[in-house]
Amino acid sequence: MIKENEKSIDRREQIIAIAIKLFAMNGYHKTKISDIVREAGIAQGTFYWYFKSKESIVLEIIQSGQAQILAVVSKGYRTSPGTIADAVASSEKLFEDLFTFSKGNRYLMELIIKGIDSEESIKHLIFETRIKIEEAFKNNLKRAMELRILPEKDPSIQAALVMSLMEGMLARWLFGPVTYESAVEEQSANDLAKELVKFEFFGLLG
Amino acid sequence: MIKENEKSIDRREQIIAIAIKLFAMNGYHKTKISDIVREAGIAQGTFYWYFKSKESIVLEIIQSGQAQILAVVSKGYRTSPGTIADAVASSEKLFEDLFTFSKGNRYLMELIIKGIDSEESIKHLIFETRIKIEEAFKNNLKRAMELRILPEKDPSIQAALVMSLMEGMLARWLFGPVTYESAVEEQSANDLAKELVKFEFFGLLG
Amino acid sequence: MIKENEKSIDRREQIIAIAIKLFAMNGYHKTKISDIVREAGIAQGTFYWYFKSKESIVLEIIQSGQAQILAVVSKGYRTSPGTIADAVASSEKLFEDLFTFSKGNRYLMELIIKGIDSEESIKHLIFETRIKIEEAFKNNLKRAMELRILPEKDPSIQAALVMSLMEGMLARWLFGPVTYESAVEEQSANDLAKELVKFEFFGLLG
Amino acid sequence: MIKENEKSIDRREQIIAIAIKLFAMNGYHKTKISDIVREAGIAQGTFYWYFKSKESIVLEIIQSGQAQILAVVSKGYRTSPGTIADAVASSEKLFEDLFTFSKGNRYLMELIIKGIDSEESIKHLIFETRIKIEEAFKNNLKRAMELRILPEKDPSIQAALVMSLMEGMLARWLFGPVTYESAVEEQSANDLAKELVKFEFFGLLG
DNA sequence: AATGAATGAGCTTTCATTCAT
DNA sequence: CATGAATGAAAGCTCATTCAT
Repeated sequence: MIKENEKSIDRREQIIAIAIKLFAMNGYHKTKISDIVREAGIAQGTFYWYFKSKESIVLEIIQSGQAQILAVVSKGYRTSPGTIADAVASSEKLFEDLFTFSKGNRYLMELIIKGIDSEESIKHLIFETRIKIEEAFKNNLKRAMELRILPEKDPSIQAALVMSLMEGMLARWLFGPVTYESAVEEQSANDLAKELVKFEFFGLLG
Repeated sequence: MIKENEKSIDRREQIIAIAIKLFAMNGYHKTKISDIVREAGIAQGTFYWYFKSKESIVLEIIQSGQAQILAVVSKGYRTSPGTIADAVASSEKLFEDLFTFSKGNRYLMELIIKGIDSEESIKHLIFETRIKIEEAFKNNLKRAMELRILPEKDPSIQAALVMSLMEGMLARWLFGPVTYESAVEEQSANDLAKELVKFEFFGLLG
Repeated sequence: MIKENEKSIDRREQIIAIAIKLFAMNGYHKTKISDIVREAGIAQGTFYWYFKSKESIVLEIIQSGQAQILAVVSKGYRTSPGTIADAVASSEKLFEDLFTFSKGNRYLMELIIKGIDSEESIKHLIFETRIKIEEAFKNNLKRAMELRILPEKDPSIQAALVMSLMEGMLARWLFGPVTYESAVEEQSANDLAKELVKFEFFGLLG
Repeated sequence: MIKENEKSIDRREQIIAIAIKLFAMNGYHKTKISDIVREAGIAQGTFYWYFKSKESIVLEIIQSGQAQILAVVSKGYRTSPGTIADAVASSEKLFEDLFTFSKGNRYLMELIIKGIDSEESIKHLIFETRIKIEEAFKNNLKRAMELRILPEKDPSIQAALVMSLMEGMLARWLFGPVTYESAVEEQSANDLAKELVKFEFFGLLG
């Protein structure tokens, strides 16, 4: 009879899901505990049965988000040599996975990519998350250079450039408001990945 | 004898400068009017002689920032045909100007590039600013395509990609904390522009 | 088979013992029901099976403490004439008993002697307890005057003075923190009683 | 034109006076900021213009009370030899002063003598205050022993005994509720001092 | 008897804004 | 222009108590 426990976990997950959405939509300070509990249909005090504080629920959200994203990005690590076409295909796959994950976790990604004006501890964790993602990209790039798939360049800068592309396109694709007059939003995850990778490898001239 | 008036304008500018810095460093909600007036050495009430509200000073800051940035970016608009080398050089010049401006207006750029979690009106103005910058980029790209300097592609997406690169590199270069272990921060405006443009035109393989 | 019942009583006593300690150590408001149940290893709701409320458990604690203390103090009542030496010895015995009891019921005595900032009903009961102890002292003194062992004086004031001595010395002896730089804490119950009685009968000059 | 400043100080003093009374009457936790401001006729926020927190106003109250009381007690220090009658008279004077001060600062003394269930910092300051008063008594006693006015005994214990008498009698005299059936409350400061000193020097038999 | 999730009134504190001087 | 005291509407959080199981 783990039904009790399950219900308890459900309630917790429900609160988290609502919180992610509200924090992403309205920001940290504008999102009140009273907003969260109202939407969850519970009493104010109940929130504090499940979470120590407003700060701690965000910390938990980011923490678990970090793990999920890194799992996706780290899969891009190459183990065997290959051609440039392989590299392009592999990069395409990585971004498609990332964009697909992001589409299913829109608000979570918004918190991590756009950041959130909040407590120092939270901002720090978000920053750490971004650094780790960028490092995963860097490792992928370094590996491709070792395997002679890509020319030797400073992988830090290359990673920063690739990460910038990813963040920017993701933001426009997912978080751009409806009024945003651009072709980006209408693309599928795969279209977007292809476009990005073409630019990634061949630039404006490719 | 407009000295009185001048002093008054100075005081106003001083408050604005302090506000930009504090908002960029600490965020909108963490920056209190009391922080601003303390640093300005004036009384709490004095702030309200110069500005209608907390919201309005930020609005004014972003508004004027928007004009300055657009002035810089719009200078990149080509009027005559040229070679690819010309396009590269011209793009390099544009980014160098933008990065130089940003270095001199660090906190202002931080507000616009990283955004600020605040009132809807403010977020909207920042969004509008970014859209306008991106449109300036798009116009530049479109013009280059018309002049057959660049191959014909969807300029919206190309602009989004270029803008993403610019935003990302600027953020890393200027706002990246000291602990950020990357080669980006140590570059000059010109170095950074070169690096970005190489990637812009030739991608990872260039 | 009253084992069930016995266990129930044990549980009740256990909660009371823990509550006395926590209330004495941390005060009424700082002691939460959650603290008590955590230390008792029971659930929050269980507390309310044994006690009606937080107030009621304190009331019960003080009530039963009152009875125990009065039993000790009332034994000091003299029935037969005697010399001053007898009176001194008898007084010594009374204080020694009281101090010994207090040593075994440290936290309970702390609640009663130092009082506890709580509900009016509780404060009133504590006050009543102190009054009754003082009255027991007064009766002892009156009896000694009737028996011509002590000179005739206002027994109310004499009782107040004696009670003051007792309370003060007890507090220093038992509740004084380790940092309290005084010789009082190192004494035995008997030493302390002797010292107090010498002063009681002969004052600073005795 | 220091009227502005005066008014400001008045407001501060007014809040302090109200706070002392309410804290003494109802305790720390039962006294809400809303009670204080209601009685002062000011807004909730105004309290925080004058005081950093609830804790800090109590700290300030005790701190200043400590200084005032120590000033009174320290005047009891003898500088020249004398007879026992001198010592008695001098002690009488000291207690009369202390009782008179206490009568004029009833609530303040209640806070210090009866203590207050509050933050650790506050309880610590009250404890320190009591220690310092007792040490002042001890110094007075030691001096009297050096001057051969009093017989040599452990001054720590003597001071504890004298302090106990003082505290106890003060509490009964000032803080005893009207229902307290005792002769103590009806005395004047001088009567009470005399009674206490007679007991202090001669005990029950004097 | 026992559990522990749920409740909600109530508390301290913050801070943008106002206003008499 | 400038001051700084005053305002009051929130907000986050606590905790005694209840109740379905």
